[in-house]
Amino acid sequence: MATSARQGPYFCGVDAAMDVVAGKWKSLILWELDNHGTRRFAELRRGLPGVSEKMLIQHLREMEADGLVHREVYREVPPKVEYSLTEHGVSLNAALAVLGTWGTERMRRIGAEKVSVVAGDRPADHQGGSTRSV
Amino acid sequence: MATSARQGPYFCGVDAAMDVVAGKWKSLILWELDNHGTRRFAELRRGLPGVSEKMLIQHLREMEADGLVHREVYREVPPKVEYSLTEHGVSLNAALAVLGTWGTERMRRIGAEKVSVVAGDRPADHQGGSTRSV
DNA sequence: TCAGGTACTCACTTGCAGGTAAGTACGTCT
DNA sequence: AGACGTACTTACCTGCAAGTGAGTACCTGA
Repeated sequence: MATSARQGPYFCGVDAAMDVVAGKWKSLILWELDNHGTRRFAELRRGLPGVSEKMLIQHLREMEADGLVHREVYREVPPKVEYSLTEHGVSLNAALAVLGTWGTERMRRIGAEKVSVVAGDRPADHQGGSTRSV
Repeated sequence: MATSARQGPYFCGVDAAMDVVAGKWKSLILWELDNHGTRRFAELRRGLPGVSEKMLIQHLREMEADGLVHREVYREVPPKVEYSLTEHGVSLNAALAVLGTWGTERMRRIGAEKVSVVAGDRPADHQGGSTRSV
C-alpha cells in the first residue's frame, strides 16, 4: 500500500518536500490538523468533502511514516483514534503557508472559485484568505 | 495536451499553488529559469537531466498559460526561442524556496541522497527547486 | 430489530501523467 | 552525402494514483 516513508533520492530540497506533500489531500489534512490541533478519523473525513476513506487512511499512514502526524489510539468500546501534527508537520505547514499566500493571490488574479462546501458541513470555517491558510 | 491554464475550483491557496506546480519537472524549470534569467529550449533540456522533449515542452506551455514563464521567439534561420520567468514566476519561486529549506532539512534528517548528476553534466550547481508528481 | 456510528481493510477498476520513439523543416559542419 | 543542431509535433504505451464499493467487528439509540 506504499505506507513506508519516502526516502529519495531527490534533486533538491523542494523535491524532498513535494514528495512528502504529494497526494491529493495531504496539504488539506495538514491544514485541518493544524487548525484543530487534534482530530478524529471521522472528523477529518467530514472536514474534507469528497475524500474517500481509503485515500484518507492511506495518506494518514504515509504521513505518519514520514513523521508528520502522530496517531493516538484509545482502546475504548467505540474505537477512538486521534490524529495530530508532530513538530515536523507543524513546520511543514508553516512552509506551505507561504505557498498558500501565493496561491490565494493567484486565485484572486484568475478569479478562481473555491470548491463549494457540501450543505450540512461546517458552515463558515476554513476560508483560505484568513491569516494562515495553508 | 492540456496546455490551457488551470482554473480551479480550489479548496484553498495551497491547492491553487500546487496545481500550478504539479508536474514532475516544473519546479526544476522554475529554478533553472530563475537562476539563469533566460534560457533556450535546448539549454533547459540539457540542464534537466532525464527530462524528455515532450514533457519539457508540455510543462513550458502550461507554465506559459499559467503566466509563470514568458516565451520569446526569434524568427531566425536556426530557430531560437528564449524562456524567462514572469514576475509571477519569480514570486512563486520565492515561495517554493521556503518549502525547499524545509525539504533540505528533512533530507538531512532522514539522510536522503541527492540524485546523482550524469557524468558530463554541470558539476556542482543547482541547490534550488524541483518537484515530483504532486 | 435494525439502522447508524466507530475505524478501518480488501479487491477491482479507471484515468491520466509521464515515458518512448519517430517525424518535420531548415541550415551548417565535416 | 550525411550527421548534427535548432525547436518542436504526433502517436502509442505503461504504471500508478485515486475512485468505487463491499466487508468486518463491535456498540448505541429508536
